Amino acid sequence: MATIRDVAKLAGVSVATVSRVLNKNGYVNQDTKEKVQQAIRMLQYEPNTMAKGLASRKTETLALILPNISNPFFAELGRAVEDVAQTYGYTVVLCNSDNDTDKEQKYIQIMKSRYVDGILFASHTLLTVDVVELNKSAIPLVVLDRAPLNAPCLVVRSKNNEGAKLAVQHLLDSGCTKIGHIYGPQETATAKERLIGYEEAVRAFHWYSPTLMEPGHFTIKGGMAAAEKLIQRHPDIDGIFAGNDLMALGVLKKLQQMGVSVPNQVALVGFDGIDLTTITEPEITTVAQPIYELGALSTRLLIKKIEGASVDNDTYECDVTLIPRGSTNRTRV
Amino acid sequence: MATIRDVAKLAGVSVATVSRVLNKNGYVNQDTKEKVQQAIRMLQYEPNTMAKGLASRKTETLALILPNISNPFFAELGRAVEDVAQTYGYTVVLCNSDNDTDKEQKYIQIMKSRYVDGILFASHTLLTVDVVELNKSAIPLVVLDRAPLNAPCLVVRSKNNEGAKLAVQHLLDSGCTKIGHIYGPQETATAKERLIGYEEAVRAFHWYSPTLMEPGHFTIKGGMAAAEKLIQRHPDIDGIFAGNDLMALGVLKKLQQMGVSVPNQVALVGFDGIDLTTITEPEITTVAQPIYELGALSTRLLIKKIEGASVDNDTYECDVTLIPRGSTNRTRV
DNA sequence: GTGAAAGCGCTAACAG
DNA sequence: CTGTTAGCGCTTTCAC
Repeated sequence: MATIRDVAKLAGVSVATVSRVLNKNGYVNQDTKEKVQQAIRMLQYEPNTMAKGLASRKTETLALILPNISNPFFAELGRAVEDVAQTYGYTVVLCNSDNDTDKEQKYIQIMKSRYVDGILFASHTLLTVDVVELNKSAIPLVVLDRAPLNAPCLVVRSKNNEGAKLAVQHLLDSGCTKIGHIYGPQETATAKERLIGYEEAVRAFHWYSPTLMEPGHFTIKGGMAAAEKLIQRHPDIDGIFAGNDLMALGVLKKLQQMGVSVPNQVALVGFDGIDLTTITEPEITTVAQPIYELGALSTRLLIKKIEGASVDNDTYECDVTLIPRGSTNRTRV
Repeated sequence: MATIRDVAKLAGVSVATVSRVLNKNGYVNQDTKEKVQQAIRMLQYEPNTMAKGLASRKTETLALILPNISNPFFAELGRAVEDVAQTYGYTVVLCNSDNDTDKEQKYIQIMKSRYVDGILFASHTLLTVDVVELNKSAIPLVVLDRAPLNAPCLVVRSKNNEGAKLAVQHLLDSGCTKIGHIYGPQETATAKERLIGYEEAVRAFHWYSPTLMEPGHFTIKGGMAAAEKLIQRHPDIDGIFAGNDLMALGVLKKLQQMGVSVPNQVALVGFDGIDLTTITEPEITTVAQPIYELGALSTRLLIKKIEGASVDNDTYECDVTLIPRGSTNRTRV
């Protein structure tokens, strides 16, 4: 592969000049510029990213740290991140943390030693210490889907509390008279906010009881188990709000296995808006986050930060929308 | 951040020695070694990957080119790749090609200029030209899920033809007397082989007809549309073999919408073994590929190749297994 | 406007 | 066994 020196020689200029036209900085005469570009084309010259990175301390690389790319929510997010990164000339490195603090720490370490230009953090267990540390090493960071921490950092998230209320309201509007909630791991801000939203929306009702809430671990299996418990404990439940779509999928399956008809006996709402909610029969009503947009926005903000635009460490809250579908479409009595 | 020189100074040795203990090559006295490691710890030294890459032309980075990480099959695969890569100290860069030749070419170009150590190709449209090109630039390559090309390269894939036959046989065993097939894009070797397997398995039957085959584009929507057409054309069909699970999901949904009972009126088998086949009611019988293993094996082979072990450009064929589930569990008459 | 030259941090001969 | 040193390919002052 040709080097910058080859180009310089062929164009009859110095490497500095070539570097200038490459990076479009500094003045360079129009004619020389064209000569250089000519040479670049002839040699099919491609700048060596390593060398460039070493000299400039920039790598045009983003790290995406998420729990598990197998989770469709994160897959969609990852897709968005890569799409946007790509258009800005960045490459993205994938890290599966399994929400394990140790793994996260290790990845952060590795990414630092690789001089990634920025980190997009969509894992749940990010430590405040790490944020502080990262801030100190001045490596741009965007945190996705986390509540504000004590440490200053840019956060992109959805209106979880509001979404939970939308879900409950929709169930009430569909004629439900006793609504249970299946919640995710309370270490995650997301799950917690949805739980709180639910509680705030229902606690005024006479039927409200803390036993209407059941943990489901944000997984399909967890949703199934929780649904079973909930129905056994409260056979008269006629509405379930699942804290995410994966659990909603599990709930639907379990109810069908138990011979409980959805939506007529029990109506169901999920949260997230992943595509899978449309593959079941009935399709599942869900509070949709703009998943792709979430990823795209975060990436754009991260790149802005990297490229020096002063971006405040704000929290960006994305709107959620309720998508009514079969799982709440009850034939009114 | 500390550099190798700082470490050398603190340990009272030369950078070469430090480099030696770092890379565990060349002889180095036990005592000096410990002194160096001591210094490394004290300084919290982390080697700079850029510098290392520039000097050694190795980046400990793998490129994973696949159609779309949002597809659960590829998400699972990606997860496996990253897991294995991680344990060997490699980092993986994600590329979504959308099966678009242009995008692939672009990615290959970018990955070359980034000096990735190897490329794992799981996209369908890889050109033979590219393989030749890549071979010429001596960058290790493993191709996943593609038929042998004319160009020599290492291929990892599943026994698609055999799997298709398993599927048909299972439908026959379940009492089906007329079996249709919904196939994927015929540019992809995978889809083609499954189609051929189906044909070979059924063409001897008196009921066989080419109109029993319908394209479904490997997507849920495609599966739905195909199922509808197939049932309209052959109302007496009592078994469907879908070329992948995504289409099977679509088929199931459409049949349920049409009021066709699965498995009793129509039995259904998919192909791939993605988790989603267990979230429906009934669960979908599928010919499972060892998806995770496929990814893991490819990655191991790629790394072997990178690290100089002579790996032949063989084709590795993974076994598939039929997982019988509700969608074929008919109450015999 | 353009060039010379000093690194960026590390590896890998080559001496010793 | 260990040190010296010349690069890897590019960026970036600092002169001219």
